[in-house]
Amino acid sequence: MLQVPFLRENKERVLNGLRKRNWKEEDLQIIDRILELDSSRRKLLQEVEQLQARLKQLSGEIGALYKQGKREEAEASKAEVSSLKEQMKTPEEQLKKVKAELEQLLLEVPNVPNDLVPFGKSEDDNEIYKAWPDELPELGENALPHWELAKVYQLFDLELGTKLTGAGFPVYLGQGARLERALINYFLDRAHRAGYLEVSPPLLVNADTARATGQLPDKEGQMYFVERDGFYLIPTAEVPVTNIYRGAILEEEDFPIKLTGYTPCFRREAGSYGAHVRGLNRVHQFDKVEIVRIEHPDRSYAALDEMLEHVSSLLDELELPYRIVRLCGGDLGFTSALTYDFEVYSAAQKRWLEVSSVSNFETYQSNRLQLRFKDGKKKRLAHTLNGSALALARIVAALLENNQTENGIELPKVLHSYTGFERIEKP
RNA sequence: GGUGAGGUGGGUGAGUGGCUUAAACCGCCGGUUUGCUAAACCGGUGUCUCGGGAAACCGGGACCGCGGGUUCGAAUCCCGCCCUCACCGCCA
Repeated sequence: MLQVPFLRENKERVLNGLRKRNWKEEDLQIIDRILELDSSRRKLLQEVEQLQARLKQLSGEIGALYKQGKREEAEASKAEVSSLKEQMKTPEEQLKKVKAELEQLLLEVPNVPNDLVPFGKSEDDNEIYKAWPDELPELGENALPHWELAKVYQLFDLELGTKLTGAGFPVYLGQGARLERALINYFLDRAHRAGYLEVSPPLLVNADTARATGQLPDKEGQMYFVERDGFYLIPTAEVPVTNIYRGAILEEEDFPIKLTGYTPCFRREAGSYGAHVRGLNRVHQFDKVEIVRIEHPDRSYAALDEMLEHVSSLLDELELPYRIVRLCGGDLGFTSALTYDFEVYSAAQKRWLEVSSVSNFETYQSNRLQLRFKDGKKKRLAHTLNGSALALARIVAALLENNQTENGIELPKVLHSYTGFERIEKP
């Protein structure tokens, strides 16, 4: 959520940001409406508080008068109090209304994109930030997509998941399950070595938590909800992990804060269909190791670069062909100021699969989180960032497809000590 | 799920309607004293928000788990909710 004073002082910048996000000109009026509401909120607040101050003073006097036995004077003051209260009613109600509407509208304004964010409408307009250098890997004629490989090698079973739960809940089996576990451990170990503190958070969160990182109200339909207890299943570890610092007031020397966590992620993905969602390409439950950083505003973009380096090094070690794209205004997440996606090339499907998304939210999340640090005497909002390092299901898909041979599926060297086998063979 | 006890500032904790501008102690910051450290003593020490000011700061309001209510006046009384702890039940 943006701060009103920021909005007031940077109106043009905010408007241009919304234009970059392809907002229609008539929808930009929301900003003027917000500023209007805020100015009447301040006016009403002053009015109400002046009356309150007078009330407070009077009731103190009444107490004193009673003590002195001056009953009649006390009664007279009481009459004044009740007329003051009558006067307060209207502005109080207006204030309540204005505040509610203001709050509502503020939730509808997304983050201001960084200057680096390109203009564009959809993922087709994303800018290639780092391209795969050589020609893309080619597989032979009889190369199989990962969902076929899964059958041949008995690595995961989607029909079985449908029996247990429903579509999009894969059951990993045998070497597939071990590969899954190996990748999680490998990613966590690498994050640990890069200085991230490992946390293992709850998988269900309350509404306050979901709101603070911006999933509510924007992505309400995307999350599974446990009605009976009012809990949401997390769509990413970002939610519980970032919320660890909700309400915190940090010292400058606390930076950088680097956290990592493995969790399953649950996404309803309503409305998805077609060939692009076959196999592991898009599922309702997948495993992911997330990295989260809380940074000094001056250092957050350097931190973002470090995170890109970290994710790149993982993909290098996994020997997967990948590219990095900078999301355009139309594809940029609601809460993000700048996002880089990592896409791995799936040679059998001949398409790029998104496996990581690394973003700087600047103060957008920390405003809702009320996550601040002491800058001298003042308190300032910190910057929050996060990125997948990495999301499992699609990595598994790419590993299986790209490394298939006559004699089985060869695994990258870095995983051997984690899996306990170097090659997936027919059972 | 049942019963009981609780929820007060960074911490412990006092406070049953106005003398609370939330005591006291601890912690923290600054100072005095001091070879250093410590002790002792003195002063300061929350959050949010509105207004004024270049700023230091000054003034108003709110905040004692959350939301309502009673009252001229609520940390204190009443109602609802949430949470914590203890015991019982169930249980990996």
